[in-house]
Amino acid sequence: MVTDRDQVLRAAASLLVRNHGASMTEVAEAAGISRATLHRVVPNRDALLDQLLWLGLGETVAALTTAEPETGEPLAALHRVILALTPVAELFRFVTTQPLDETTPEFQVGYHALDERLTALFRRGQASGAFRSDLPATWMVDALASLLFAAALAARAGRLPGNDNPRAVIDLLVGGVTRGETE
Amino acid sequence: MVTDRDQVLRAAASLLVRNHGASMTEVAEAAGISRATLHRVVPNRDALLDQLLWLGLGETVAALTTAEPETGEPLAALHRVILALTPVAELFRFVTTQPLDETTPEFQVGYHALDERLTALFRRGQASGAFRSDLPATWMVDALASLLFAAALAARAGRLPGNDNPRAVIDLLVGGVTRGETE
DNA sequence: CATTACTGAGACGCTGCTGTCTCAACCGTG
DNA sequence: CACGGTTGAGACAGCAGCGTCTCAGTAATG
Repeated sequence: MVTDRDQVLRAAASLLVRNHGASMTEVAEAAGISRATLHRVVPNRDALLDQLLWLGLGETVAALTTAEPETGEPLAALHRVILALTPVAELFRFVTTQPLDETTPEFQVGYHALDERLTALFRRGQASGAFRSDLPATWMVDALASLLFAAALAARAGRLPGNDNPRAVIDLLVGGVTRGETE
Repeated sequence: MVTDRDQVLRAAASLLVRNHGASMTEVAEAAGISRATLHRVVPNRDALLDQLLWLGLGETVAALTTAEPETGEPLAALHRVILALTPVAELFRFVTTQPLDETTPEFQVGYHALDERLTALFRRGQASGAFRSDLPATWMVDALASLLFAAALAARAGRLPGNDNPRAVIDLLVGGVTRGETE
């Protein structure tokens, strides 16, 4: 039996995004291994966090890329993006909640590129008239990220059926970004 | 010069909601006092967390009460609620992110009452037809809490002008909860 | 069967944080 | 001025968590 490194990292990310102060013992438990084995997977906590950042960035970028945010109608693209990012919501959140000034310049480059692709999607929608222009595109990105994570937590807590996860985010966000407020 | 206990607690909450693992030294720094003085304000970390929970719950409930969610049109009530909760978004978030099973039964009673009042507002809106019924009211509460905090973070980071804070949440959430999705 | 690889348990030394405490400095008041 | 209250700095002991390491047990393979 060989430890599934990928599964360990994912379990670690899932725990740490909700409880950043979890001890290595708690991380190991969440991953179903002993602390000694966790230390065989990663040399220390710093290395673990670093690897999680790159895993999170890689996975999020890959998911976003499959959604092709740069092509087609902005609204349809947003749908695809939400669908694609939903399974990686926790990893995405992990990436967006690490203090950037504690990361390497390379990571920051990757992070900003990701952020820019999402922002560009909302800007494209604004330019085309499909999305409202009275709210900053950057705020829409924040809202997207926030709602994705909230949906992940709600699903984890059983407050949203798992199948409704993307639906919930799509319905709320799309309604919010496509409409002017009704008074 | 006497330490402003209330200000210390607020600064502590603000830091701890973003970095739950911050040390007592970091909390003291955020509050502008020494660690020794922090220990004069609260006997230990557990007591600090406990007091923050009650401060957060108290402030959130008070803010919500001024908004009168139970009266008037649901949409107007939601506006008032967002306006009222915006200044206490961090405290509200602190309350909603503490593991409930680590709190006292009294606190849980207060927390559930708060949650129920918000849920009831969305349910009232659904019953009246003002809000969509295809998403759970509990999810709308989650989304509200999430967006309030996201807006607070964005404002803190300078990504939203402070004055636009409630606007951003109102616009997004109201659009999301009042509309069926456009396809 | 023997061998190899992997794992968990636990011991160990070190470090950072915690709570406790003392003391000097400072401020406000009578 | 003297006094009382408050504060920050820093020392100290204790502890949890960390990283390191050993060893026995287990599983897989030839």
